[in-house]
Amino acid sequence: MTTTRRRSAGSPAGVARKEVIIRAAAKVFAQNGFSVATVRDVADEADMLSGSLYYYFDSKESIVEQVLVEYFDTQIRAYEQALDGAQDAADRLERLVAEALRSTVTHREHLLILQNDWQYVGPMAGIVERQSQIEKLWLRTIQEGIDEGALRSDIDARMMYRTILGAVQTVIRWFDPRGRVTIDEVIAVQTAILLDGVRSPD
Amino acid sequence: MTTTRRRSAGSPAGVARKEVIIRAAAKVFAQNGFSVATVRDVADEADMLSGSLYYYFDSKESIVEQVLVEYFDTQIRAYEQALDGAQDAADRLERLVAEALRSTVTHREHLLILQNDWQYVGPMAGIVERQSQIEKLWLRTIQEGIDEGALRSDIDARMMYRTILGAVQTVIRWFDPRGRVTIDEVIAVQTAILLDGVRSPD
DNA sequence: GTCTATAGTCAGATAGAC
DNA sequence: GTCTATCTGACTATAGAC
Repeated sequence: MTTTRRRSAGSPAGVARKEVIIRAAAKVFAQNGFSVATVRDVADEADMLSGSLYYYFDSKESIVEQVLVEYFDTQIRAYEQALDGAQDAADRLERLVAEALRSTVTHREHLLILQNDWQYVGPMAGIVERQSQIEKLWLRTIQEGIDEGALRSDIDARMMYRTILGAVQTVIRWFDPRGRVTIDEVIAVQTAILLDGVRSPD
Repeated sequence: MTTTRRRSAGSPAGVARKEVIIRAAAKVFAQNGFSVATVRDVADEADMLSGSLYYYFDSKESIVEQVLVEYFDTQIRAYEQALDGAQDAADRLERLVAEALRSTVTHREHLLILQNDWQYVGPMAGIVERQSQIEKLWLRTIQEGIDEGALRSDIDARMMYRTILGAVQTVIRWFDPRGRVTIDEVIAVQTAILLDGVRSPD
């Protein structure tokens, strides 16, 4: 019985091992920042030595890219699911806001990396592409809301998108998952302020 | 005639030189990020050699702290001036939002450092203190608005503050001072959305 | 696959000449 | 005050044993 066989019978052991590294990297990069965290820190967290990481990844950069690409692919599905079964455009926008806020808890580490190290990870090919996919999904929803008359027509859809997302994304900088305020309370507050702010005056 | 005398007759030459370094550091740290930028980069930008910086500063950390403390002291005065002569609490809040947005143009570099490298600069003594001073100023204004009945009373002042500031602060990530959209247009859009969102329903 | 060992580079900071 | 020169340590990445 080899070490390989013991780790996982059905699937190749390398795949599972790669996942362990990716999870370790998410934690370490989120905690210390991408440029300050070292590949040794990641290796420690994954219970291996730094040299061994290079069997799975070409570079430190390729590790963080994999970490974030995996997150984006999950998040895009979450957004699409949130839109399914919504009544009207205003309802769809509210669901996007709620989902974005929930992700600050469920994917805290990935969002911290994205925000803190945007300068380094933003230009990576796999990220540019997925980021724009998410932006399109929001813009489509907002534009439909404007066209339907549910959202105010005096403000550009992209400006609305940026204002809303700015408010939502920075929640991660102060929200404490173990604090007294729950994420559902934050969702209630922010949807109240932001949706009231962009709704069409009747 | 010594080099010292030539630089400035009345005031000590060292003071002016220190300002040159601080300006160079603001530019370099904003451009590359604090952890990636090197003291050699700062020295290059200030037209000196890296060793010479240590005549004026104890460490790389102390340079960035000075850079930001200087900014905060300017910004606190700007906020107080913005509040002067305002009619009511809603007007005062609108002026704070406008001033915060204007600062993303006038103090772009400092705000980029604060946001990108908050993990490293946030805990510094001189910054914690001034940051909380600014927060108090916002919270006081918002609470007065709630008490006067101008702002909605179903939402906590601190939650309002955080939602508004989140939207405002992230403008720096997409706003291009040389682009087609002016900062006054951004002010118009954001005050419209955010003030409408927090105003009391009549 | 994971290890040991190390090459190669560059960082922050200091000492002492001028 | 600013320079030259350098120390010490830490980093990413690689080579080759096992």
